[in-house]
Parts: sequence; C-alpha cells; structure tokens
Amino acid sequence: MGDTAGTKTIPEEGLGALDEILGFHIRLAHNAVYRHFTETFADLGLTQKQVSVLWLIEDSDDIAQTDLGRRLQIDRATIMAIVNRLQSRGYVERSQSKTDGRRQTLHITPAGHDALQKAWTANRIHEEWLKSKFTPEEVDVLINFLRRIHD
Amino acid sequence: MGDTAGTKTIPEEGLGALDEILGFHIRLAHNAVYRHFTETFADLGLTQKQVSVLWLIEDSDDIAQTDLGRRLQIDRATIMAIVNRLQSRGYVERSQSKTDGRRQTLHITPAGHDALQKAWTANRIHEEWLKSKFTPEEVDVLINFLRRIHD
DNA sequence: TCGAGTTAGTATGTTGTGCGTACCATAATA
DNA sequence: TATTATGGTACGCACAACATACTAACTCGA
Repeated sequence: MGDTAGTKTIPEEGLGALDEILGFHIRLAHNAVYRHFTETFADLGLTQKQVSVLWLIEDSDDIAQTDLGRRLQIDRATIMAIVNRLQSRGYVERSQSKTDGRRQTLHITPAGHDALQKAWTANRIHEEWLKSKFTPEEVDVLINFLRRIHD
Repeated sequence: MGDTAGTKTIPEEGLGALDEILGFHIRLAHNAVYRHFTETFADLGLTQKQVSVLWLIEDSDDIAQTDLGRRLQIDRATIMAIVNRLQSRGYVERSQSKTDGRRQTLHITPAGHDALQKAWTANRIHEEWLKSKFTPEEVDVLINFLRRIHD
C-alpha cells in the first residue's frame, strides 16, 4: 500500500477535473439508473429501450417504426433491431399499412400487454427508488432541466 | 385527437405516460449528450468512456484497473476491454506494480497525452454546448441532483 | 505458518445498442 | 414520366455491460 512516503499519490476517491464536467455526471447518473433498472427488471428480462418502445406502441396503436424512432430519438436501423427482438418474443406484431404501402404498423400482442403490466409494476418500484432522492419540487425541476437537453 | 379522418389516431408528438418518468428523461438526455459527444469527438475517434478512463489515468498515474473501475463505476471485465482498446491504440501502457504482484499499474504514453490534449479541446466545445442550455446556477443545481443519483 | 478466503487481472462468450451502408418497394414531386 | 424522398430491411462493425471461469498473488485467522 502507498505508505507514508510521498511516492504513491493515488488520489483516494476524487474524480479530479472530471467532477466539473456536466456530461460526465449525466453519464454516471444514467449508468446508475441503468443498473438499477436492470436489477428491477431482471425477472422480465426487458431493457429500458424495449420497455419504452413497447409502451409507446401500446400507447399509439398502429404506429410505424419511423415515428417510433422519431419520438424516442432512435436510429432507423436501431429501432428495427429493437422491434425485431420484441417481435421474436411475441410481444409485438407487424402488419401492412392500408394507407401507405411502405409502412408497417405495429401493435401489441396479448403477451406483450401482459409483459407491459408487469413492467408497469417494476417501473413503479424503479421510479420510487429514483424519485426518493428528491422532493417532488426537485423532480419537476430536474425533469425540466433534462427536457432542455433532449428537446 | 383523430378529429379529421377519424381512423388514424396517432398522437402527433407526445410521449404519453412516458413523459412523467424521470428515468426516461435521463435516458433521453443521456442519449442526446452521447450523440453530440460522438459528433464532437469524431475526429479523435474516442468514446466518452475511453476519454474518461484516459483522463483518470493521467490524473492518477500508476492507478490500477480496479480503482479505475471503482471510481467510474465500471465492471472489472468492462474496464479491461476499455483499457485493452486504449492500449492497442498505444495510448496507455501497463506495468507490474512493485508493491502488489496482482496489480497492473497504468500510465499514459506520449501519444495518449496528445490525444488527451485534443480531447480537452473537443470537450470544451461539447461542454459549452451542453451548459449553454443553463445558467451557471442551474448547472450547479443540476450537477448536484445528478450526484445524488450516482453517489 | 499453513490453509482458506479474498482480490486483481485475464480470457471467453452473450446480449443489446448505435450507426453506417446498401438495397428495394412505394410514395410524392417537379 | 422521371426523379427524388421515404420506410423498411439486411448486413456488418464497434462498444459496452455483464456472467463465468480460471490463475496468480495477497491477507488473515487458527
């Protein structure tokens, strides 16, 4: 161990200059949230993205992939992969759009609906864990700040 | 909603219930930051994680991988992969620790130092973009909030 | 001092995501 | 009609997170 002699000067805990970087804190926070999410959703085996997508599909039945991507700010190719996974699990289905031959409309299957029910419960726990770190007013402020970043 | 033609009721823009979820906003914000970071650092070809790690190694010369992981909250196997990439680029080197045979101490090469210099410039631009969305006081508040999440 | 348990590093493999590129079919338009 | 734009798809690459398993080195208690 770095004894008393001055040779080993490993800063014990600090993050140094990184601590000033806003982007860095966002990454760390996101990571922490991601980890807790994964834990909470371990039984379901769904990721954040998958739940978000599933959620939005249920919310807006017959939505197309492109719109999905637009709202969640996800690349066309990436949303494709996510929907594929959801589909191969039997949670969503694709069908042809009547009005536009290029489009595929997405909808939730009963199994997907069930998964979403469970996801809702898990998410309540997850959100409570997260929000418990703040007062309700602070939550509002924080969401407002974050919206400024991603809007 | 579907006032005009009735059949297609795709909510125009909203995120529905998702909009209430704090975790969801963190994800979106993180994503936006990630994208801008990638753009800004395109020339360098370094990721957020790589820069963070490089930075910390320079900051604390002879740090071990484990300590790195502890500070950045990154898994042992994951930090391994990151350091490998950095090493194969010639940005960092490993050497045996004198005091503990299990440990590898990490240090920056001149090439790594150069890369960090450029990263510093790129990061200034990136941070300015990010922080320009807030007043200095708000930045402090935000960092404080984020720290609560990841600490 | 010996042996059990812990810690650091490593290798390997899987999963999910993000993005680039290319291709095709179908609109939309000039 | 010819051209361009759009939506979906396939393929491939790079990264990251994590699990598992193994070795070597250290620590500590009986």
